[in-house]
Formats: sequence, structure tokens, C-alpha cells
Amino acid sequence: MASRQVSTRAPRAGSAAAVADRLHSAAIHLLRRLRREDDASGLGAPRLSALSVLVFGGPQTIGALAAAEQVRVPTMSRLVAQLEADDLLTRAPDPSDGRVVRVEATSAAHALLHAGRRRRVAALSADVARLTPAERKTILDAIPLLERLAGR
Amino acid sequence: MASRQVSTRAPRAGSAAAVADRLHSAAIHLLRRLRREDDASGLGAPRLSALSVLVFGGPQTIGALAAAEQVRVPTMSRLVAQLEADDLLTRAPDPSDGRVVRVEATSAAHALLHAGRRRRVAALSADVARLTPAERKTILDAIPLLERLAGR
DNA sequence: TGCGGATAGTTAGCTTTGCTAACTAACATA
DNA sequence: TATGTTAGTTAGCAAAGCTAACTATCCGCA
Repeated sequence: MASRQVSTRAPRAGSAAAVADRLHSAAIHLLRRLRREDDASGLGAPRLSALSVLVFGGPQTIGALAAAEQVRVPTMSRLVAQLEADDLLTRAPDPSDGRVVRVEATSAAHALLHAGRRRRVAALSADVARLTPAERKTILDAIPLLERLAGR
Repeated sequence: MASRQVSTRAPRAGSAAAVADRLHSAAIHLLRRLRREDDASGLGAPRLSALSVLVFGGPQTIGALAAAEQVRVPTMSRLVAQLEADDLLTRAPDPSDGRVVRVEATSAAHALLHAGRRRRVAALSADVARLTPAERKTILDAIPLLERLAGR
């Protein structure tokens, strides 16, 4: 790794460690800001995010949803129960396997999610609009890499 | 379905909406992954992050710490109490104003934080190291922009 | 055929961390 | 001195993460 010594303090700029470190910090701060917008939807980030997987990725099983959201199955099971109670998704037993539960976003969920996204975008878009096209492209190019680092 | 209408469904790729949307998703997933490493320190992200402000930013008041971490004062008050119980910080009354409490990281906190950061960075940097130099540069270029979007 | 292990979800219970409301203590000022 | 403001604490609630233990179903195979 970093040749001479493993400094705990200031890894070489551009090194994997420096990238990882600064990326972590940036992600924390970005999400802290956006969390406030999420909450305005009345749902909170975890439910919104799970719902987003359903809305944009189509019907899923509980397990697949948990994997996509990187939480444990019981956690997702409870999220699904809450979302169902709010009529934001429906459950249906899988016809070919009695164990699995397929969940699907309702039209109310679609509407709510789009409203939430609009809010979130509104919060960011003023700043995003202030970036130059080149800067915007830099971020766009980085996003797939971030997703890869997140293990997707 | 691209450029004809302003769909709430699939905004023009490269638009502020697309950037904000995908960035949000990427940040969520990235942090979910890193959270597991944070937990390995025995502390969890919020305490680690608050401690980080103290370690790298020097002694602070409770209120300043809350503002830096973007949480309410009672939340920070409790975090500080827990960290104090673990001997990770000390409280001292401000000599010139009996209301304010100054908190300062202990040497144990310094050690723990550096160890935690090492762990976190190790988890990411293995993957970062697998990126091409060009990809790494893309991320590096994006980070300051992310920080700007986060409002820092 | 049916037994036993593997798999999908649920339930129960705990922890952490966010919040608001209501309080105390200390300061500032009219 | 009385009044209002500011810093922090306490109490109580809700969301969301986890593990452990359970039920129900499926699959492989003797």
C-alpha cells in the first residue's frame, strides 16, 4: 500500500486512502443535508428509499428488497408492513412458491415518490444549476463509480 | 421518452434533476456500506462523527458541536454524555460564562478515531484501488463538488 | 412417501439516535 | 431588582437498525 509507512493522519493525496477518506466525509455531509428534505415527505429516508426501489425497479420480494437496501430481512419486513399500512404498497403471495411475498408500489406511492423527488431536487437544483456543465459532467461520471464502490 | 416533456419519471440525463436524484441514491448506498465499518469501532457513525469534529477541529461548546453535526442541542447533549461516560471526551465549564460547557476529545478518542478511520478507509480503499487511475481521478474531481452541494 | 435440511418471512425485544416540550441555571439589561 | 434571553439538561416519543427464535414452505433423497 502507501509505501513508507501507514500514516493515520494524512495519506498521500490521490491515494486510495485519501479518496476513501474524503469520499466518506462528503457522503455524510451530503446526506445530512438531503435528509431534511426527505423528512418533509412524511416518510423518512429508509421508507422513501425502499419505495424508490419498487417504483423504479418494479415489484420485488422482501428478501430482494432487503438486499437492494442493504438491510436485514426483519428490518425490511417491518418497513414493508408500515408502507402497506399507509397504502403505499401491496403484498401478494408468489403463485409458484408459498414462502415468498411479492410487494408492489401503489399508484399513491408513485405520486408520493415523485413529489418527494421534486422536493429533493428543488433543494439541490439551485446549487447544481450553479455548477458549470463540465462540473456537472464530472459528477455524472463519478456516480456510477460511487455505486460500484457501494457494492452494487 | 427523453426530451419531449418534463416527465416526473425520467428527467433528461444530465439535468439537475437527474444529477440530484442519482447522487442521492448513490450517497445512501455508499454510506450504508460504510456504516458497517463504523460500527466495528464500537461507536456508531453519529458518535464517531461528533468525536471527529472535536479531534480535528479542537474543543467546542455543545451548541457549536450540534450545529456542526446538524442535529439539535438535546441530541448532541446526549451524545456528549455517552462519550464522556466512555472517557472519550471531557467537559469543562467556561470560566467566563457559567452556562456554556466546553468539551474536548481525550487522547483515547484520538487513538480510537484514527483506528476507526483506518478501518473505514481500508474497507473503501481496497475497492478504490481496483479502479483505474482515470476513474480515481473522476471521483477525486467530484469530491469538492459534492462538498459544495452539501453546503459546506 | 415422508423426513430433514434449507429458505422466506414474521415476531419479539433491544439499542441507538433523531425530535419536541418543559425545565434549570446563568447572564444581560432596563 | 425584575424580566427576558441563552446554554444545556431531562423526559418521553418514534424511527430504524440489529439478533434470536419462530412458522411455513420447499426441495432432495432414502
